[in-house]
Amino acid sequence: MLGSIPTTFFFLKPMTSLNLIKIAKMAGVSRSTVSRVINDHPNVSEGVRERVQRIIHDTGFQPNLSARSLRSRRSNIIGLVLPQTMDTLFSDPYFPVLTQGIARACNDYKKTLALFIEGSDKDIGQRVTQEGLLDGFVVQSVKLQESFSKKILNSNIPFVFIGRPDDPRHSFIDVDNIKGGKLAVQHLLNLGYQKIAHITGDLDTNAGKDRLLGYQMVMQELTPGFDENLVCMGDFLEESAYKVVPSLIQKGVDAIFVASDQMARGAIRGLADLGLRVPEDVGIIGFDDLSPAVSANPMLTTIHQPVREFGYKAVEMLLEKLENEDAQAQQVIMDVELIIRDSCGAKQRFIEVERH
Amino acid sequence: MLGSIPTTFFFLKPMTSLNLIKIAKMAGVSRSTVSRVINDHPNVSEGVRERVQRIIHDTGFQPNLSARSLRSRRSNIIGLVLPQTMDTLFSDPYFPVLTQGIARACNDYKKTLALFIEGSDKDIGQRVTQEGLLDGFVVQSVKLQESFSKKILNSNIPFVFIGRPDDPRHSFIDVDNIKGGKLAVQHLLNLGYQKIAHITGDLDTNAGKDRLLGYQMVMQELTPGFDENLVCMGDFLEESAYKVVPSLIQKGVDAIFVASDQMARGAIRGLADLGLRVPEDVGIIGFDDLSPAVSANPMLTTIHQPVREFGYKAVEMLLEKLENEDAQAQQVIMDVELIIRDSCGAKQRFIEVERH
DNA sequence: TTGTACGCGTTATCAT
DNA sequence: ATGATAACGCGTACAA
Repeated sequence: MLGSIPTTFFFLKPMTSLNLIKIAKMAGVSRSTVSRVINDHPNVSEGVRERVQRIIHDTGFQPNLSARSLRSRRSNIIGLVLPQTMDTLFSDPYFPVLTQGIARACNDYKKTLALFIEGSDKDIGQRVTQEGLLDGFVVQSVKLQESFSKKILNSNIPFVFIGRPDDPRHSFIDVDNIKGGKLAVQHLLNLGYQKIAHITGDLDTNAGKDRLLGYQMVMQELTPGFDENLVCMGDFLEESAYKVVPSLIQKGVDAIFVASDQMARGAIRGLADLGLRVPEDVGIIGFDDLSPAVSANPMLTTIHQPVREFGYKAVEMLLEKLENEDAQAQQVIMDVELIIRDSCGAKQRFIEVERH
Repeated sequence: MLGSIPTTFFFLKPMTSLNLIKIAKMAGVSRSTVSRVINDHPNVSEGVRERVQRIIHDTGFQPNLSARSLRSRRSNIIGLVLPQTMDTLFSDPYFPVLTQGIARACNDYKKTLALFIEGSDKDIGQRVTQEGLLDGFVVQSVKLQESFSKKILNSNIPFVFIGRPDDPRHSFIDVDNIKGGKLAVQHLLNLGYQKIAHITGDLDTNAGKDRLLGYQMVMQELTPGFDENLVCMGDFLEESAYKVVPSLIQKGVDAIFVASDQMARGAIRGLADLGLRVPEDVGIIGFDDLSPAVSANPMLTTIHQPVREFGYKAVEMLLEKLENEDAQAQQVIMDVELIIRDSCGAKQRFIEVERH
């Protein structure tokens, strides 16, 4: 019975997969000529070029990428490695925006973006350095696993860090976190706050360390008898800030520089639980300026970092490296900016500031 | 002068890229045998297998993926297509979580995930259907571009929709949005609210339509003289809800079912601007239950949809399709759940409900 | 300007 | 169980 299946069956799966040879035959030229047309080589006569292009267009032919990358040793795929634990990864709006910038650059430069998220399996280093898969990759440089670092350093596939890595000889792009910390504290001091606390980011990251450093530098310089107890540990996530608020209030702080907008929201929630309002009772400045975290109630004053832009730039750095593999490692530091909204109380305190 | 470049130059680029032949020579066997070992073919004697595996391990050899997929016609890369405009994409926590579920499945099944975000360039359909790049892809089915739909339907590369597409003959996975809408409204009615409004999602999407439908069904059945004017248009994003709050308050509503948590936050902010508190003055229920949107102040009562899980499941459906290309299209609807927190006022109104 | 021929590294078929 | 050999589709040096 099965044997009675009509032969029209074969028409269902066309399996017509086109290739250079078929196009060449249709155009009455050789395979090489078609290849040259596709790759925009100069030495093709105008008539032939047009004829071939017409056929390619009409048939919808697209060259096989596997074959192409096997031969040319270029896959035109670049990787994005996010080596953080999956649970915290996407509750932080930083990563989506970063990914967006990177994806946009890949679109613009006609690259395919492969996404690697370190999960339960530890062989992400294997996958990323696997031959013939990626031309290079961009890697978020927080909490890199030892085995992963070793793997990528031993391979000769180019990569660019996002965020300053521990070994600063590698190419990386980052924002000026120290300046960001300074800007925040200076603004609070300008507004007349007396006792300014800091809830840190994850101090295993350079971003967390540097934001703290900026805070400390300004506090030590401008506030006599600066008390290190005004610093509380956080981890960039909301809950960590929520928890430490009561202890800070007990110390009598009137403003807090919080190392991420997520945590700023946690802090505001913690203050609300204590019946305290922002900015009337306590002034708050966050860090990141990423939607939707800033549109809390009240709107957050924060330090803007151009995440989307440096995701884009990271790809460009990588592509440069691919063009010229012997180029020097490149380090780029992007600027940050104070964005004044409601949570710092600038509007209420403006007149007071004017007096100085 | 150039001719005087020392020949040691050649040593700089080791170009030692291993391949089957080199491994074969080291092991004293043929290329085929090495290939068999790598692919776990049964017909290899134990001694040879161990010897070859040892060399592979010691050298760190990994087969070239381009060559492999050229020959086997399997790239082991699957695509994720997010065909929304880039600006709104990542301000919605839905997409990061979805991506996370998909990435996890790709890890588990040893697939590489390629991310395609529809940007300014319109040739995403070209890229996705390009031969030899993807084995298949998963596509978020909101607002598909005409040209894109045509492209993927004409190609014979398998795909699975996330969210019910307009043509329900395709494989897709979705949640029961109608039930979600019903659950929300029923809960508000149970709590004794009298005038329940709805701020819709983007009504160009089936999710937006279905949540509205669930609302309408319950309201028409259980509230006599249901007023269609209680429905306001939104687009899933915060700002759209923020704007319509005043008009709803004028109509005297005492509760709002909002079609996304993002919008729920916008609504709460809008109410705060009018001096109204949630849930004391107005009860709110959202939809999504995605961190961090739910940890607003107050914590959101909302409809939970298992976004991470259905991202994962979508990949599994795609992989099944790859195994068995002639299989029937598959449609999967996942369940939703009411999560009671603070914004609906259940705690305050509990006793009142008990009386009934 | 165009065509011929070889090789990229792998898997699969066919011998042995 | 193992090895020789033929594809897979493409790019390019070289020849014409």
